[in-house]
Amino acid sequence: MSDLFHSPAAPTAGSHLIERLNQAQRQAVEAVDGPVLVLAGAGTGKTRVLTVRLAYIMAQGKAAPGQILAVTFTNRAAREMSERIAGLIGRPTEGMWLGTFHAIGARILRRHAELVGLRSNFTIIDTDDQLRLMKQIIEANQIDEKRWPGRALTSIISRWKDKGWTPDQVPAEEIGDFAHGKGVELYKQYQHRLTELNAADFGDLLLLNLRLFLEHPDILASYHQRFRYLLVDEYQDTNVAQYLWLRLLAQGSRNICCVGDDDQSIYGWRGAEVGNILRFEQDFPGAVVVRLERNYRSTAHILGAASGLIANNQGRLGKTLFTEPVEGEMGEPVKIQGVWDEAEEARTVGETIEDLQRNDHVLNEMAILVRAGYQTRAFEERLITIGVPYRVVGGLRFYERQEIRDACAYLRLIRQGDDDLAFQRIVNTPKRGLGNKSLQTLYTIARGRGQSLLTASEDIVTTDELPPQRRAGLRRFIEDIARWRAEASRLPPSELAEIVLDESGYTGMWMADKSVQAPGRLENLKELVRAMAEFESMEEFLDHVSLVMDVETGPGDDMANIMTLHSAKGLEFDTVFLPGWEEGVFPNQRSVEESGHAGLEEERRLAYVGLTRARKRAIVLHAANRTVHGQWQSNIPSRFVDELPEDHTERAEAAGYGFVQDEGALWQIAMNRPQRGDRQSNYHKVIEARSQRFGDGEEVFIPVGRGNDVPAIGSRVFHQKFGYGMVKSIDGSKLDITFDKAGQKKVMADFVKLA
DNA sequence: CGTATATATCTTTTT
DNA sequence: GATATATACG
Repeated sequence: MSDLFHSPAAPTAGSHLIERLNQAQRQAVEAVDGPVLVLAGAGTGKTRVLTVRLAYIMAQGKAAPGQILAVTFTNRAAREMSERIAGLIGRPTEGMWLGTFHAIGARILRRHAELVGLRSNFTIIDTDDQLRLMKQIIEANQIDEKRWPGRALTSIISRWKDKGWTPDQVPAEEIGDFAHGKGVELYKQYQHRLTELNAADFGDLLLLNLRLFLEHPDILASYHQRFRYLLVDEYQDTNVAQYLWLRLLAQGSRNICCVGDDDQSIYGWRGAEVGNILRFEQDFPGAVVVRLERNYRSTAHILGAASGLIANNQGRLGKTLFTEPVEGEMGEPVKIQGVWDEAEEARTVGETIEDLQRNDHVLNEMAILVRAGYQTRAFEERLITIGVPYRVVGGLRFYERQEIRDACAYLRLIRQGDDDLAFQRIVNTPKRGLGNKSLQTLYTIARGRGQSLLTASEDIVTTDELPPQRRAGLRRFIEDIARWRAEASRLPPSELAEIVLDESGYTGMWMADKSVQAPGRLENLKELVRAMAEFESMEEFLDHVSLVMDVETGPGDDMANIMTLHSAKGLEFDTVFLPGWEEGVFPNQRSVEESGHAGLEEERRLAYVGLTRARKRAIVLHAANRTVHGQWQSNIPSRFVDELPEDHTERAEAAGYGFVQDEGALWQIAMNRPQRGDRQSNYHKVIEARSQRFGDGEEVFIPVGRGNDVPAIGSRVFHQKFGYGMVKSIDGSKLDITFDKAGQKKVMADFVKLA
């Protein structure tokens, strides 16, 4: 094995690698030179092809690890690929450029930062900082932030960056009406500030790479020299900027292999262009196109259901996935189950999990895949109640937590005094008596002099521009920073962090905090210090924080998985639960509203991705009612439910839910299961109703109208602060209440309860 | 300045 | 229901 890379390229080298591949897979591996497009359906052994291909290239002596560039979309995919290649070649993948677009972009950018106006220790800012900066720019331009929210502009600019547009390149018709067409001007200012701050946002990592390559052909040429073989995973999810980046790099060797599946393109909202796949053959004439259609993952029923569903999409490249049925086994049909509300949905899933457990199925092989994050809660609560261990994959990630970001801001500021965003984040955390007013003053002075906040502060503490008390707080802060900076060079990152967290009073702040979350935050801070021990330099660590975001998951305890459909891509499980298949939830209402037909098709692809995660069992659920934003909402089953071919599905018997029928003042539940195709006529909108149990145990559902209860005029109510009172008049959701003790007050209906 | 209370807005999905 | 922002008060 050790002479793997140095042995002369015998024609048979690496043949052991491809022995167990099917014909199409083998073709994808053996087409080593020139452009290759692999259209890989779900479960067709894509990762296997990818990894074997790389191992094969090396085994043939075509390239050393350092001459291979392999790009993935997610860190998880990168990690997995790295591990599997290591397994194949029997050694770590050292030297190989393997990572996400952004991670590799950052790596390249650090080497040549000066050429695009940055220093090599530039900061990669997160969405928090991005927003903070944007708000300042909007304010500086005297634009009403209420009307033109910074968040909106941030995402507009991100989309522009996805397209590869610098401020000058945004086409006139795309400028939009943000702040009456000032969007581009604000974009320009935003970039200007980023340069001043020696910072780059996510989009810049690629955009600045493009600029670097275009303005400095010699540098591009050096990467042509370096990268002999390019490999791209999830090609259907690349945006234009990534596409341009790849095209530039591939100009050298033309040995580029892209793997993708148009049916699994689910990142259109983030600028992904399926068109990149369709365009491949034009961009790379003579490209070999290989289709992987033999599915090794799912049962015939699951595959049939998924194929039937995705067939409703127009504009596909068209693949027909097939399995070779094992002795005519179809497996279990996809189960479709209607439930009353999300609580019952969670209960149903919980029971099925327990059933499976009793039959020796492991939790690791079960996954609940939801459309949006807010859906996880009901399942978490239920699984806790019945004592089933679970993990939420994705969710709010470790490095996105407030305390972690604060801690990192300290470290950033120590490393780079120009980091105003970090400065602003923590200068008064914990409290140093520097409120809004002081910060405003400070900011104005600093900007006026063109200095960073920290530099300006050093001056300001010697003048009387701030009142003495504030000055003292600020002095303490900058002295702390200066001291830590002096220590930074001779301490390993984790020790420095420990000292900073302690001496700054940050840890103390959380220890004094009595809220329920405080202990967890302290725990996270400890975890942070522990995680830092793995890193040699602060540099390395902070890059990890901004680019990798998640923390290595611990050893594989047996736990059920809960995650969004998006984060499920690339994974597979024996059993997959697909709850929330209701119009409005899935397909997601906003998605359809904003992107129309294209949005709907992307939702359908998401459904397809969900189904094809399942090896043996898929259970689709839809609830008649659920709370969204704390308000009850009634939904009809998703059109996707109807699109599942009948001969691959089975309706589960469900108990205890049905329709609401008018019966005078009360609304009662009438038992009736929704029938296939009944969406419109039979399963019409269920009137919002709330379950209430009476003394004798009988449960009835009381309609509450759209939204929450609004107490009637004259009713007695209770308010947290004002106590008991009586409603005098109602104006929309505002109530005029005469309280027994506090007198007359205007209060939002949400703040009172019926007494 | 800091705190508490009132209101608004929010939920897509992620590097 | 949870969280960011605005306002009022101490």
